[in-house]
Amino acid sequence: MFSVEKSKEIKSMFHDKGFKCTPQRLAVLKVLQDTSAYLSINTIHLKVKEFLPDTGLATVYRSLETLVDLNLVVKVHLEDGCHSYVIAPEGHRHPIVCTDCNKVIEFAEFPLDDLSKQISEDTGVQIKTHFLQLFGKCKECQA
Amino acid sequence: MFSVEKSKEIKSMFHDKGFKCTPQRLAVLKVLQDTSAYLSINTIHLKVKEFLPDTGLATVYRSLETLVDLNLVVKVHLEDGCHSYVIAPEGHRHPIVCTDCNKVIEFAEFPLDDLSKQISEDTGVQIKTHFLQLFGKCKECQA
DNA sequence: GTTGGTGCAAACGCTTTGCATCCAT
DNA sequence: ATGGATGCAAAGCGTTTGCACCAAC
Repeated sequence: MFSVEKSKEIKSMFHDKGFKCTPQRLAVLKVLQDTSAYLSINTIHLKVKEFLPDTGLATVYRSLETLVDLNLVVKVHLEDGCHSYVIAPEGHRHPIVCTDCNKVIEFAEFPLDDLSKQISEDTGVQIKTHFLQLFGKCKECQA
Repeated sequence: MFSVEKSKEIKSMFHDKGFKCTPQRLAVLKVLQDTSAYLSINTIHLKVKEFLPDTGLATVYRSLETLVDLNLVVKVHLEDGCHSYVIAPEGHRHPIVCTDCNKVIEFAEFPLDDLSKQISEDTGVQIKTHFLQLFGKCKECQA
């Protein structure tokens, strides 16, 4: 499923936080690695069951929670209130979601830190975090 | 509940979009006008029932939908996936939510349009909209 | 009078939980 | 061997819907 050195790396990431390295968790991670799009829980569940047929839906929920905790996966909030998941990008970036094909096209490098700092100064509010997503139409869907 | 001229103004906003001006919808709007914080559906329901005791929860949901449609109210997505509502600010601004007291402290003027445009050029993705919320600690909660 | 809005309750979909079993450590 | 993880089913919760009645127009 994963290369030998990658396996070791992942394994120690789990162990460092006191999590066990289970086939189900690896399967969920693998499914997300293998696609650029974000996936709904149900899609992930279906894909995981292709090679681990007995996997329960609850386990998928619990695995995703663990993977988010490990910063390996990012939760995406869709406009309709539903959630999906994608492999975490490098650093802190913001997903661009295609409203036509429903893919996370890419992650934008959006320099919000400076602006946050300025807002903190202007308003006296300590800005701690932000949540930003961009919605648009990807190249393929513009045709 | 509302002043005479304000009533007329609101009334015509409803009628312009083909909505009826009902006491329930006005009550929901009034409840949101009277607080600076964002309110959960249940809180709104409770407050509305104080002067319209027979109001059903479903009506609150439907009224909020209508008010959002009229741009009188804004839906806020909280970090845990829950939703709340606040009176819409002037123009397109972004809510700053206090993670301690759960209030929408204010709305930030965040110039994302230029950045959006640049991202569109850089990536070839037509950015249509964005969703941004800031989370922090308000002055009162910093004490 | 007509049409859309309301109240109620039931249904719905997503997510979480309890518990016995299993397996990674 | 032991404690966390899993699978299953049931429960939970926020939200939506169907329908008869009501009220705004």
